[in-house]
Amino acid sequence: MSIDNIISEAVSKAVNELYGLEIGADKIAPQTTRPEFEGNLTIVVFPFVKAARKAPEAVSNEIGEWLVKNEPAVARFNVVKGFLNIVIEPTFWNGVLAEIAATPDYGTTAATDDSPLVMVEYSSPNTNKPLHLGHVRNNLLGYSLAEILKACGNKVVKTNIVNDRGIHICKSMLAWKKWGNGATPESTGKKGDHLIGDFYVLFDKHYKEEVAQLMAEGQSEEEAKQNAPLMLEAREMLRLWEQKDPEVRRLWAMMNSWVYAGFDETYRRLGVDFDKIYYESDTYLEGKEKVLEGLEKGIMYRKDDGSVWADLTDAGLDHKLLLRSDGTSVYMTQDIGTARLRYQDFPIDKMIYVVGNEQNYHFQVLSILLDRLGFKWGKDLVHFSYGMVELPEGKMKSREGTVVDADDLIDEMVNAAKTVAQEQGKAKDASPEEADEIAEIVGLGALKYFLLKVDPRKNMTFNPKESIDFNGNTGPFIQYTHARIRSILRNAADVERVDYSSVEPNEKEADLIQRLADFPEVIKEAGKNYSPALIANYVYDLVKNYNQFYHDYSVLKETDAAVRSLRLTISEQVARVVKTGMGLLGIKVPERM
RNA sequence: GGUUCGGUAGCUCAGCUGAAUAGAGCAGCAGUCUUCUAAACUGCGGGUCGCGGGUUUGAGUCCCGCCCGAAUCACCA
Repeated sequence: MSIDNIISEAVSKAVNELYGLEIGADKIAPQTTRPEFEGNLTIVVFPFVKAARKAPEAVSNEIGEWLVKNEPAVARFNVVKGFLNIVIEPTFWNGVLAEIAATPDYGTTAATDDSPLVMVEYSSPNTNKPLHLGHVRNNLLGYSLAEILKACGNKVVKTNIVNDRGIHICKSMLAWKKWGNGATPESTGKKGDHLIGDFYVLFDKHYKEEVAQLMAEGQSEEEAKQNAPLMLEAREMLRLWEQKDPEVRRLWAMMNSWVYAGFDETYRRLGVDFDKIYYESDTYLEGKEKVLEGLEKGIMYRKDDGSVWADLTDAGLDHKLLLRSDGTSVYMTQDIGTARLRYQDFPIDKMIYVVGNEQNYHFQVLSILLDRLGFKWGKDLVHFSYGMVELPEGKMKSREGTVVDADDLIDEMVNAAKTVAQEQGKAKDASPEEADEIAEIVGLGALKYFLLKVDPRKNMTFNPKESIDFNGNTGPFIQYTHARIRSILRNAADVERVDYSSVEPNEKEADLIQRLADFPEVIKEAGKNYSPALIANYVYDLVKNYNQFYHDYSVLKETDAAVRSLRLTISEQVARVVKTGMGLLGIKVPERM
């Protein structure tokens, strides 16, 4: 039982005996005592004051005295107004620490056969351009969320729906056909996704010229956009694609395979992966059946022109189109179809979509529709909605080339990590290969932590001119602390470990043990709130406190063998929790740096 | 206009289900390396928690109204 629970139950018993109050231990949440007061845990006694018919100070004192007399874990207490600060018996912490050290996979809960199956959809790229910083945020959030949910004892399936068809793909294909001269990733030395992205931009450039030309000839902007020859050609290509024209399909398959090779490289570098990948070209015809089924059941209705709609006005929303008058599907229909396929493939209990907040409305509608169509997880589907990454000038626009490219950014971060390491003469004894590996870990750690430490809902600004920091509340700071601890532990390989159970931990040591003890609860909270940021902040806090401890006390130079063993164990467990916590964020921690 | 989400230090952000004098980092200034890795540690300055009401012993946190910003409300995806 955790120390929080011990105190909660004791206080619950105390107020019952003292004042006849029936308050469940679960209603009493001790908080960590503020550093300026003596104590480990604090009980706010105001809620009991009325029933006790006494002043807050008196109530605090009475409960405090009761605890000292009846609860062995409580050493002493002090009272500030209605705040009862409890000092835990110092040696009690040793038992807490020993228990942590003896727990395999501390903090995480393994899934069982009965665990719910959660599917997390993330990444979901278009195959007409390379990944940019916004995708990176998505990928990291999705991966981290999946890891956190696993750590909370869920079965998790990570999935990706690749948007591999549509007019935007045809644009790249057309541009390649017209101006590509047979360029391939091999012939140009470009990564496949970048090569395709360049043709997408090229299409847009020529298209804009055509539109301008037509407008100069007197057409309205609307007309010009519709009538531009390139657009007509792209549409024709899409039509041929849908008819499964062999030549178009061959080109499409070839160009997509280049893109996938490029994506795979970026995914690998980011350290994200998927259990099951769906392709929109396989799923885009799905869903129609389900909609027609809904039509029969009266969940949808048909207009005179043949289009099919859902009336969502009773849910405070609008009417939503599901099948065009020509019978073809829209985005929403596809998502219903994908949901159906997924449910055939996996007995999903919960579905989480990691998709940007610009699609909040879409998922509101999807949830209602899936529910009405009988998906048991439809109503409670989670749209893990995250904010945009913006530049100081505003939104990133891929067509205008104002995007922060994922691969470029990763390279920059890794190079910066290398430069810093060289300048500061770090890891001098490391081989060049090891130095590269460390730079990769640190550079990516900086990037990932930067993106994950903030509340996902918030839009964030990324200034390419100010590189991501390596000092302060950053990934490298945390990684550095881990490396330092590992260094101590390497040096301590021959140090004899002795029983430390009767040592009285000093304030800093007790504080660290208390923080370590919070870890499982933090993981649960992060899972409940879908918040990697909670883990990030916890780990930062832990590490910050460890560094203070490291500065004030020596582990290896401590002459008392028992105290030394205690400090070694604390250090070991801090390193372990840091590694686990950062692992939940998809961030590696190096042995040295 | 409807819906959803944001507004906390110069900048980037924490602040969980209400609780003590609102916390970090960056930037600025001043200190600490013959001592387990200084990507660290210590100190200083910096705030009308968007505004106004309300509930409460107690509100950055809950409720109402308003202001500002973002997204969205397509026979696009």
